[in-house]
Amino acid sequence: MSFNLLSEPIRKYVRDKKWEQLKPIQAAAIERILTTEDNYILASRTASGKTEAAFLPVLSAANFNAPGIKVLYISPLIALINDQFLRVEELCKNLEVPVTKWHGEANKSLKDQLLKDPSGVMLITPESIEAMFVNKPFNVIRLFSGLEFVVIDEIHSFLGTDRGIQLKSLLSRLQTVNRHYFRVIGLSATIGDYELAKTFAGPSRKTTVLLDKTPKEVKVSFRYFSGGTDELPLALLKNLYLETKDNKALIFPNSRGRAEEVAVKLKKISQKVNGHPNYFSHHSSVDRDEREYVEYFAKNNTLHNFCIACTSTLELGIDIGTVDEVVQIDASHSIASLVQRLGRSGRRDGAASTLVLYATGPWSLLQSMACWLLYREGFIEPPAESSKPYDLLAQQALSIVKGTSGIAPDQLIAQLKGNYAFAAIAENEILPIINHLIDTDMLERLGRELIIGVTGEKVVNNKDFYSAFTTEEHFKVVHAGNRIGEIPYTPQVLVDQNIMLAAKIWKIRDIDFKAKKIEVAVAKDGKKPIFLGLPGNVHAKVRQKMLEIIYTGDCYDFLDEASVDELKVIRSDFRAVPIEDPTVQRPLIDTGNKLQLFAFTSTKINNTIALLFHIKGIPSQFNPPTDSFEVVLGYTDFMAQWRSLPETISAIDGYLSAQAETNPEKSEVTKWAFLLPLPLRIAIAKEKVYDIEGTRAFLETVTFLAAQQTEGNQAPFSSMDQLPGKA
DNA sequence: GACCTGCTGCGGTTTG
Repeated sequence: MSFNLLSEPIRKYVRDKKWEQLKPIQAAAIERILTTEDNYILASRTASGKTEAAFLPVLSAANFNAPGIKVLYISPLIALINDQFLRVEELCKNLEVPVTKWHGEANKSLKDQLLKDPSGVMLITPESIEAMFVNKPFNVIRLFSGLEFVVIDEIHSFLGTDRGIQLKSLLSRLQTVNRHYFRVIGLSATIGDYELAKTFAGPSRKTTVLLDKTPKEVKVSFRYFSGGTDELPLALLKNLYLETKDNKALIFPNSRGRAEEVAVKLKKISQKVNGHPNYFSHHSSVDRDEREYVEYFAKNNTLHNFCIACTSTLELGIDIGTVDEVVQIDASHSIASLVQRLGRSGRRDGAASTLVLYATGPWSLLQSMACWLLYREGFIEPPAESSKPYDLLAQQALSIVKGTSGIAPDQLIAQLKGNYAFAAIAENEILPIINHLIDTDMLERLGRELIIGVTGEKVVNNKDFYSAFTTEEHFKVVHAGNRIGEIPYTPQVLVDQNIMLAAKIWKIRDIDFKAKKIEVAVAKDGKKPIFLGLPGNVHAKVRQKMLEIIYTGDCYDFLDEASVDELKVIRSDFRAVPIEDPTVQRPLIDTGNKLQLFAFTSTKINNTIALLFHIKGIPSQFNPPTDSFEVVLGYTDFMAQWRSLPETISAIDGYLSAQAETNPEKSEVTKWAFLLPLPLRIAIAKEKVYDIEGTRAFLETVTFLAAQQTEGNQAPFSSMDQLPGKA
């Protein structure tokens, strides 16, 4: 019995809670954590009791009588730390163990107090760990040298990201100041690649994944409303209103601007028919107080229905209570994201999740269906992690040097080499990076040691040094002294223009460029705000599934009549090309004066093919919504060029170098790439934007099957010419 | 045709 393995104060906590039984992930975690010395990844759905699964055994096992912090909880969000603080404090109530929040907004005097007599449990962000290594390395040793457990919450949010590599490096550095090796417990949602999650725990112990596969019933339905390019179709909004009016609903429309449009327009419909007034928008540009109010409303009222149009701000584990249904408008950019959103619905035990997917165009319908079918097959995109994160190694080199008052070069290199975040980078690759940092005055030789250079001081003494990501600059939006939120400065921002923000409409009264502030008044009609963003990366498997849906002829019971009709149109459009094997064949339409190639592959491979066309001087244009290339060449000419495309791959490095020489900022695709010598900057860009090996494999295996567009089939692809967003 | 995340130290001023 796992319960009997717990320490007495923790058993008392469980008894006081009057739980009927421990949840499966909790029983498994208690059993394994308390009877082995391994690291664990605990993977299960939102609200399945993961926090307790980690903390019940960890708090039982840690020796809080010894000095120093014993349990370090790391979270990607301050809001999650504040949430979890209350739960962890309650878990600790029978233990007389202090629990301390340590992040940029946490109480400074409580932090100072803890430094006098460090003990218990600490909740922290990766950036705050970085800041402590940089500014107060003696505090790192004082607080963490007796650490026994590290719990990483929402570990999936770090996978495949630069922030994740930084966290891994910080964990590796923490292990080296530790007297023993601490154990790592990672908490994760269901993800596509557990091997990558395991690397976060490091090589010092075996890491095991405990996966709760309890199935969840999902009621899913697709609805199709052919849409204009700018605003959502009115018929869709009316349908959406009726769908959500008697529920607690979350709507994910993929962008902040569209979230505003949905919130404002549904609220207007509701006002007209005397429905409930609880329509909100929730995304990073809505003021924090307003967002917290929305979260509080969702969590604390059981009587009233509500509807929140939101972005990924409501994907992570902040507890907003029970939601009856989740609505996705047009395809999500990944299956992983769809899974997270789905997890928000039907959170009460046993309750089914309800998911409604709207599509406003044929390609969006296909992509949404592809995501759903792949999810049901058990596929989630594996996150793509940098194989050789030279840029973060450079940033961490500065962090290490800053934390010392001088360090010998070979010692610095040994520390970086021993860091498991950079295991893939060879020792002889590190020296050129250090030399480049010296050449650019980021580092400086002082006798036999290295210190931060004059230019480097500006970098490490900036508060921006502690994070792995960049943020755009926004103008604050203020109404009569109240902060509404913030928007980027775009041509839309003009006096007397009306905009939507925080589910309300505002007229711009005054723009203060110096203070970056926009003063607004209440208005009745307006446009959704424009946000500047780059398109997301779609996985090759999703695109291939879209092609399979076209060519299999399968029927799906989750489609409404309009979706079925639209699918028929798409299928008939492609009938001219007799694809038999969608894994290796792709359609090509020859209109006589140009070719249209449907690649049905990942965003990165498309980027690479476009680059190869450009290098070879093939006149072509890529149409993102249809995932197709238009090539102005005759069929025979093109096929000759296509066959020689693999040979052009070797020219990519030279081309990108030449481009970077003339346009250096173009090669800085990540925050810290600017610290690197040019060839390494290009190596980073090649991984983030392109997929060289994937393209090589694509070119080797895929053949285009041509169809001639003649008098008789002029009509095909007519539906594709009126896509939303097509330039 | 995208989304999200975090933040030291120091000097100065204000307030109890």
